[in-house]
Amino acid sequence: MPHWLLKSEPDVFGYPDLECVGREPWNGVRNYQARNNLRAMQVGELCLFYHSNAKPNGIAGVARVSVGAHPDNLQFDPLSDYYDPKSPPGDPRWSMVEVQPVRAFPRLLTLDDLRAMPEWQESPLTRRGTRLSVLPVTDTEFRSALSAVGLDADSL
DNA sequence: GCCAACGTTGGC
DNA sequence: GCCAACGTTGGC
Repeated sequence: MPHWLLKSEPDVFGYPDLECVGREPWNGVRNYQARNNLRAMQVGELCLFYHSNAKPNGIAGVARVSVGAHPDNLQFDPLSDYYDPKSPPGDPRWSMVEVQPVRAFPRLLTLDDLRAMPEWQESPLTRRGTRLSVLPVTDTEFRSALSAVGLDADSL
């Protein structure tokens, strides 16, 4: 099963917020590569919830795709920061999914932690200058991240 | 189709 | 707050 990583700024919406609201539309993504990843996400797939622009940055929990890709509502809302007047209504340019909380990490698995893990050396996340906000995660990366904080990927 | 200018992301 | 990296825009 594919896994994913979702970036969010905890000052805006962190993993605790996801637990609080129970489910959250993942909208406002305005990058084609990230969008293509959203479109590939299937219901039930698991996502690492990553805190960016934080002190410190790192993975805070696991989320699950609860609704698959569908048109992002904000692209047609003129009052939204994410309004895209050039998106054709008959062929919406941007997509969103919905996610639900699965498990909070017992501790934040920081970017520094990840950089120190052999399993994460190839991930775009640990490379400088990667701004992609929705990215695929390999099974090895996923399992090693959970195992590093004492969680078992098979018992989620 | 190229590329300079600009805006944004995101680590530090 | 700074700035490197990178995506997008728009003139040509």
